[in-house]
Amino acid sequence: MSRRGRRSEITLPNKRNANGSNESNSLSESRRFSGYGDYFARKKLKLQEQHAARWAETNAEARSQLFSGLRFGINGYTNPPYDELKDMLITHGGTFVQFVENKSSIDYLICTYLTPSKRIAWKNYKVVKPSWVVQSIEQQRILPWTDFRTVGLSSFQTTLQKYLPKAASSTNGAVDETSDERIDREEREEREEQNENVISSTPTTPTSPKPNTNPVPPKEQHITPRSDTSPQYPSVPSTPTVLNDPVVEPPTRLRHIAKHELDGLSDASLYNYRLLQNPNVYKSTAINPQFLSNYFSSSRLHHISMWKMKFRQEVQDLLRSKQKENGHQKRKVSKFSTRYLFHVDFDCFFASVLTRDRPELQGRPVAVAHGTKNSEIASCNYAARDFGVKNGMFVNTARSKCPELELVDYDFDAFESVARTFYQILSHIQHTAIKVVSVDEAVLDMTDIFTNDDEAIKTAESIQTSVLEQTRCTVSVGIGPNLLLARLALRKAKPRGIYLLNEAVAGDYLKTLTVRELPGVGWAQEQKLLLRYKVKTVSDLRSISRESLMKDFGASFGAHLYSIARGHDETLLKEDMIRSSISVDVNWGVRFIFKQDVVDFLGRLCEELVSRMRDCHSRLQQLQLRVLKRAKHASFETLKYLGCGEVDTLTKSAFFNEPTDDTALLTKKCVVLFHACSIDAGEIRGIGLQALKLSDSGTSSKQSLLKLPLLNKRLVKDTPIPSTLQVANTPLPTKTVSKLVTPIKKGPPDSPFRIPSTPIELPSPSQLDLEVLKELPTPLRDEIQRQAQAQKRSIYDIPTQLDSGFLQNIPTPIRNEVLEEHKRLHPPVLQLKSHKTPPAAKNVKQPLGATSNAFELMRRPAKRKQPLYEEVDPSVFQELPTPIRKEIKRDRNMQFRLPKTDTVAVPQHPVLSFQGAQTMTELRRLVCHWYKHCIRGPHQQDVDYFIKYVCKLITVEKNLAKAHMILHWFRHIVQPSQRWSKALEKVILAVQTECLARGVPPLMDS
DNA sequence: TAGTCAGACAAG
DNA sequence: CATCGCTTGTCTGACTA
Ligand SMILES: Nc1ccn([C@H]2C[C@H](O)[C@@H](COP(=O)(O)OP(=O)(O)OP(=O)(O)O)O2)c(=O)n1
Repeated sequence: MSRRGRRSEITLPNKRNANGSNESNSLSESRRFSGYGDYFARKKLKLQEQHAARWAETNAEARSQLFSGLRFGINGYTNPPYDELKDMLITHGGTFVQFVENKSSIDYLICTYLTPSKRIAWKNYKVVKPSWVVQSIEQQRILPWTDFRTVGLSSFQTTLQKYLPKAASSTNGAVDETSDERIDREEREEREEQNENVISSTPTTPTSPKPNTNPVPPKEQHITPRSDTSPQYPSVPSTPTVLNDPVVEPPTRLRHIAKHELDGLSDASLYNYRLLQNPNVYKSTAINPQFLSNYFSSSRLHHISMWKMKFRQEVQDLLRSKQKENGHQKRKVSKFSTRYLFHVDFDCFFASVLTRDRPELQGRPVAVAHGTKNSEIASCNYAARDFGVKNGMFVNTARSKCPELELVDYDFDAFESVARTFYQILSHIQHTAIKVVSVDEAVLDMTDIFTNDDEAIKTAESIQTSVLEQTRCTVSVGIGPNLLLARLALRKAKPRGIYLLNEAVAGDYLKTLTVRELPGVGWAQEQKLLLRYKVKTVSDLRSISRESLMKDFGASFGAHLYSIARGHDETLLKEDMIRSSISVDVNWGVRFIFKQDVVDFLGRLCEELVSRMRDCHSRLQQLQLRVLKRAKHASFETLKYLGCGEVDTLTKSAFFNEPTDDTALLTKKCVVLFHACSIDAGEIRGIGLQALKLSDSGTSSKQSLLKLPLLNKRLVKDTPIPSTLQVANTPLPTKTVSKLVTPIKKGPPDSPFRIPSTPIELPSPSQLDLEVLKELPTPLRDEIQRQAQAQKRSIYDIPTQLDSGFLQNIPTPIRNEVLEEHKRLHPPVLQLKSHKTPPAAKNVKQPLGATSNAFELMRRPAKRKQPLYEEVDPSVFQELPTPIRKEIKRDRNMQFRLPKTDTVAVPQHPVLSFQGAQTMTELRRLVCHWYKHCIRGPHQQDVDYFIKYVCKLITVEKNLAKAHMILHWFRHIVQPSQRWSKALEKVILAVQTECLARGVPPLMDS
């Protein structure tokens, strides 16, 4: 049976579908919608064969057909463990899906715990605990899965309660306890606290039964170490308890805090302490362990951000699988074709979806918002806009403009469903390229699809009709010869319209716009233009010279402003972009009392970040912590309930030698970064984590390094180089040092913690390490201690070795201290050894330890007369797409044909070198290597380095011919790849800008 | 002066 | 009761060696 055939038989499990027949059709399509790579398809088939064989070889008594026809996926930690569980499923007739590519490819997901974002993503699917499998097999019948939900209904209680009669909701929780019960509980909790050595505001025994509904638990339960039961890290529980999965009741209010604990707290913390006494506030703040998933499930901005990435991925997958099926290559747009870009966008997306089946709201002003006062309007319909209501406005303000404004609540499932239908329609329309701009907005490149404007408009009409028929919502289409004009045309088209804006009329139309209406000009730039030039309209803007704009707004943005004011826009449609960061941010509901509250929350954030990274198989080498702190002059109380108010932002980074997705490690670093910020817990109004310098977890670290042939110094510097510096195994005088140094084993994935080169404030040396350790989330702290014990070493020990990377990266005063101490302890002979690297090599970037890599290849003397393609690893060469192979071969031929290019330009000025390359041959080779090792697209930083170098060729080496040649070569090599188009565009633009700024004629026609 | 990085900004 | 101010990419200025 073909895969597709099998897949289409499957009924979607438990998928909510409230919206009529049209979208129910789309569900079956949605399965087809995300495409599969061939590799995965084959891999899956092979696995299924293996599973069938496994079933057959099991003896007859031990096997059954209990799960026949059902497909299962397993996620995260389970008990029984993964392999055992998988075996149980297979031997009882189930289909095991190893790669769960989309939710509808399985009927049940088996897992013990889901992270907040996964909880949202899977909320309409069957997610069960492992014990469901075990018990079903025991009883030889499929037990009701609802009795084994991984995500209990309790997590949706907040939402459900809205719809329950008031009396029903009061049966829940401590709110109703009698005063006697409360006193009992408070005494108990106080006893409990005496066993606690860490101060935090979260109740600490989450698995113990709720006090008011159960008899007082025996004392032992209270002193159970938190690490055994902590809800934050259930993926590493030390005691398997899954057979009777305990129901974890989330705390409903702030724990009792004794008076003495409040001593020394800041005013901000005390303010929060009082605030958090209210259980409603507690429930809605980051102090509550349940907060993250509740919050994200109602955050519109979280949803639209996640959808954007999701649809981008789905569209890419679909197109790729389509291309594979049809075997056709991507269309190449001829330089001379008339460009048609379609910018398609729903009219007031959220509002349209929510009002489409409510005739009583038609024609009336409607807005989508959570609250009634200082709540933001996500989307309002055009009737509301007539009153001056706008997206993003507070309901208060909107009501003052339009008292009869109707408010409606969000329905994220409906938005997603409509968007999916939208993208299915767009993907099936013939186009040359498609870009997902947001959940409700896309740009189609329709160049070469039709020959005249009428055909273009007809196609736009058919898009409108299809979308309206299938979603009952309207879209508008803006058509233009470039991205700018398509976007401006869209504005003219709205609502429910189509508008084609060509260059001939664009000029006049643009003059009527305010600068704010230009894409890329927001509030800040608008103000700046007004203050600096008194410029308000695009017409005013045209009177400002290019030079002034470049001077005042930077070369890049200034030149861009100048161009777009005239309707010019060379930006290419970036179809598939490679993500260069993944982040988690929470800037609402952030109110802490103690540092430990922050640390616990950081633990949960890290977990969420890691989960998102793993979802896209990424690992990071840079972790950035962002903290929002109440602005000095801002009051404790914010205008928006639990909002962040006016804040100052602080960012700090940590770097890793090896790509990592280790939650414990990341949490540890996070906590250190947090301490480096020296912020009072009570002042924090927002926290975010960002993963940067990503690489694919499918590849080894060596491969991921190869992705950076034009490696930046930082990474080279960070790579541990064998050091002979020996430090006696006796404690150094300052504890600061011991905190900064993680004990170095023979090459742990991530040895010393890197402190950024800019100085950061550290806690006082005498407190540092103990404090950091103490304030780690409890489960993590225990884990570290366990590990340390296992290594028969206290974690306060100093390392036995220091590497020079470490020394370079600690703050200067501390480094000096370390070196002083080291000098005192060590004979000079050892130090001499450390200078093995000859001084001449000082400026040469360190090779990456013992790894042989692209850089070494690149730095080889260019004298070698080998043809280039011989340098390409033959296996890699074979795997390259034919056009690229051809390019490389052609490259080799060109080298022979142009043997004298090295002498074409005799430099009159200092000859600059770029990654060791100086001559054209070397430079060409470098570019080829770069391209070859970054088939998936270059790293941004490498592109910037390249730009800088080419600009320097113009300004410093003053060798225009060389700049010209290398630029052409670069274009020649990378042009065939879509993944490089952004880089190419950027390089050309930057160099042209440089030329203009220097009064040099442009080096190439863009 | 080149290389970093924190921070500001825009978009939906 | 309120309310759910995210996430990604790009650019620039300041700082450092
Ligand atoms: N400040 C904002 C802006 C937008 N959105 C959400 C709700 C919108 O429906 C959706 C799409 O944003 P658009 O900017 O496209 O606005 P609309 O679709 O609502 O209206 P328009 O017809 O102007 O496109 O994104 C939001 O939550 N908050």
